[in-house]
Amino acid sequence: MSRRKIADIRKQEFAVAAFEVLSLYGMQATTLQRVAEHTGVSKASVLHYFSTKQNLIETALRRANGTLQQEALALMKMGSAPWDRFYAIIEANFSPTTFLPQVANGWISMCAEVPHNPQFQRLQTAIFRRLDSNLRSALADTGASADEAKDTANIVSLLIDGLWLRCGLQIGGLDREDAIDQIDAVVTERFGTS
Amino acid sequence: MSRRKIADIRKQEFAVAAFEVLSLYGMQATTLQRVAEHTGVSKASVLHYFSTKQNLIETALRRANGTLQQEALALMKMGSAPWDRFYAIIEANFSPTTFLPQVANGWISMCAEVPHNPQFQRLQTAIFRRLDSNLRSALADTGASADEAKDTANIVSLLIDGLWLRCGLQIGGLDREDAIDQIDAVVTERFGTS
DNA sequence: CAGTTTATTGACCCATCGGTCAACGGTCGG
DNA sequence: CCGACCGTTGACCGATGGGTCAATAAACTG
Repeated sequence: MSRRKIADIRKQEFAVAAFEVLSLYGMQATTLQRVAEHTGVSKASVLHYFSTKQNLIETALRRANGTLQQEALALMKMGSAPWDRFYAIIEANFSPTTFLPQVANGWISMCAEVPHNPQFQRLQTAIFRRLDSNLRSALADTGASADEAKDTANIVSLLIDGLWLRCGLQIGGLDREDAIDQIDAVVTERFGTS
Repeated sequence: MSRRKIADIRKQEFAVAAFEVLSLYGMQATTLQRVAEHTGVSKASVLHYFSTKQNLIETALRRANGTLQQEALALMKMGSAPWDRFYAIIEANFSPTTFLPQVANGWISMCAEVPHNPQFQRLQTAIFRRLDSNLRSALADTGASADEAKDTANIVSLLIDGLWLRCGLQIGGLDREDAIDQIDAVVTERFGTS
């Protein structure tokens, strides 16, 4: 019982550490050695739980995305009014605990590798599809037509991507309030004052 | 006379090759060896002209951005009417010769390294500032107030970033027409039918 | 033609990468 | 008390990275 636990705990520790290292040092410098010493163990120990580096990083990204989705889900359940659900998605995508330059950089690093790594590609399209679908359904609930919902979701997700990129590059002292305001501006312009 | 020429020609060749390799294979796989064999010379030869790998890649990115700016400049000179100038900037940012998945990926790779490389950081902020300033002045010429120009330039450049990112990730069959249309939609919504 | 400079390269160096493996130490069931 | 198992690790391996260097080949100068 506690046997299996240890394996899971270690896996989780290493996955978290791997994402931190990725965010802090970038993909090139995310080495098994560094991840190991970031958690205070030996390189061989990391490889004992993750057969390969690919495996480790992929798990790390999946986990990071998982926590983000979980946060999004919690926020979405709170909102009842149609527009509340939409803005819950926006808020979730700029959560104070994740919308940080380092974290953003972890994701940018992943994006840079997407064309050269099918696993990353899959993960990336999954993330995109989920966001797009959430946005569309939330917009549809506000009474927008399917076309309106589609176009607006497209623009909003474009803005989200741009804002995350800018967060990672640390262009302008972007904080989550600013980010949300900018999206809000475009959306209210489209649907009138909400 | 031809002495200096050869050095310049080689430098240019290698810089172009380096950007191509970067775009095709990503930052990790952009190795001196690969750049060398991509131009049909030896690794040592590349290092003869660029003392270091950093130097090579930085020059490559600067060159790539230079050609893009040149293209933008040519397009902007054509436009005379206020809105023409604005749309010339947009067109230039989605030029058929540069708005391609591989090229986009080259830039994404750079963005991923920005936090770990001061040179890239400088280049990146220079690129951003230039685009922002161009957009603002073009918008100001259309009669928009300074605040309007600032906000709109911000949103437009956000959209541009998002669209380039999406181009690199190859999400949805994005081509330049679609990209321009999406920006146009937001802008006309903001300023009424142009 | 002789000599100096310039372009190019293969061989080499050292560091580090991802990954393997056998051994060590502790813990727990019998 | 003892053997089996599990987590952990240091030592090691082949490959490859960036970078150096001296030797060779080519081109220009007098």
